[in-house]
Amino acid sequence: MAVVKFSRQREAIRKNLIRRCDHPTADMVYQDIRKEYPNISLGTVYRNLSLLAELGEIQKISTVSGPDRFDGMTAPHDHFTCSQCGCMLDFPLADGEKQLQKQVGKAFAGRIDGQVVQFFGLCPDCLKKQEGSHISNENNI
Amino acid sequence: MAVVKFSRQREAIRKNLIRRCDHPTADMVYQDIRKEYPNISLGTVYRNLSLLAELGEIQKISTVSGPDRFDGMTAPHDHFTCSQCGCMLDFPLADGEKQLQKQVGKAFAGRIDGQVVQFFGLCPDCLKKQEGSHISNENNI
DNA sequence: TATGATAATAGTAATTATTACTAATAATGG
DNA sequence: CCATTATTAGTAATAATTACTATTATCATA
Repeated sequence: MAVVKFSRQREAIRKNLIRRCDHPTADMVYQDIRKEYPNISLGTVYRNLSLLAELGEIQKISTVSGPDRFDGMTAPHDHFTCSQCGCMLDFPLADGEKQLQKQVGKAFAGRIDGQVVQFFGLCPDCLKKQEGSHISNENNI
Repeated sequence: MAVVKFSRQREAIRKNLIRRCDHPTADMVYQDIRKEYPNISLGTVYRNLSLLAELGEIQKISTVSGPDRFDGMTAPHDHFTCSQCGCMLDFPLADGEKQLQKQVGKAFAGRIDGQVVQFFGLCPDCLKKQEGSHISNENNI
């Protein structure tokens, strides 16, 4: 609606998000930006993350549990969340994923504008740790 | 972990969720159950919805905005959320959706336990209303 | 059918995540 | 430089959810 004026804070937030690939929460971005702008307000971070997401410059990701996360990569891709450590990883778009929306829409009287695909399980690190602990358990009994 | 003992409240919550198909929030379930159990606590509703979801008897659905929603149907299916009115609808599993997980997992060193596919757009009702308002606009200019 | 162990509850308080409000500041076009 | 308007910091408020605790309900066993 209203004109969007430049602000250093927003620019710092945008760059921070593009730089990192850990899909941070609003608070994580806040903690990081504070190093450069000690007086920045958490509200400012929230407001700009929302605005940037609306403008399509970043992506907002809602999770099954815990706060929303944000992603500086706007190219279509999926996300994987580790049930153990909670980390979030990028996944390339699966084959045939784009057709899902079109296919499902055929028998639907409404309009489909988009889709979200999320995976969950154990990340490589947590899987390794778990396998390790199993082995040592067998040895220790 | 601990033994799960029967409780009327939990049973009422479970039945309430199976009966309805509007994917209610915890508070919606609470308001409904209160008619039968006027003293039930919102905390009890939250606790039991979480427990039932852990037990696999219901499904917890996180949304891009707004509170979590719950679904009494446990058979695999997807969800559609209307960006206009916020209603949530069930979608049958799309063809080839089951393979997504397997396919994506091939190039992944971790373990994939599950996936969630969500669609969004305009529900049939809201689409109809919008189309209607466009037409009347053209006539009224 | 009593009893004892323990899970579940109601009621309330606390926490977490997010949004709203406001006076002061910064950006931008003329 | 000035006027207009968006943005900010700081703070308060709200919404969603979880934690705590004394009391009550469930249930296996005597």
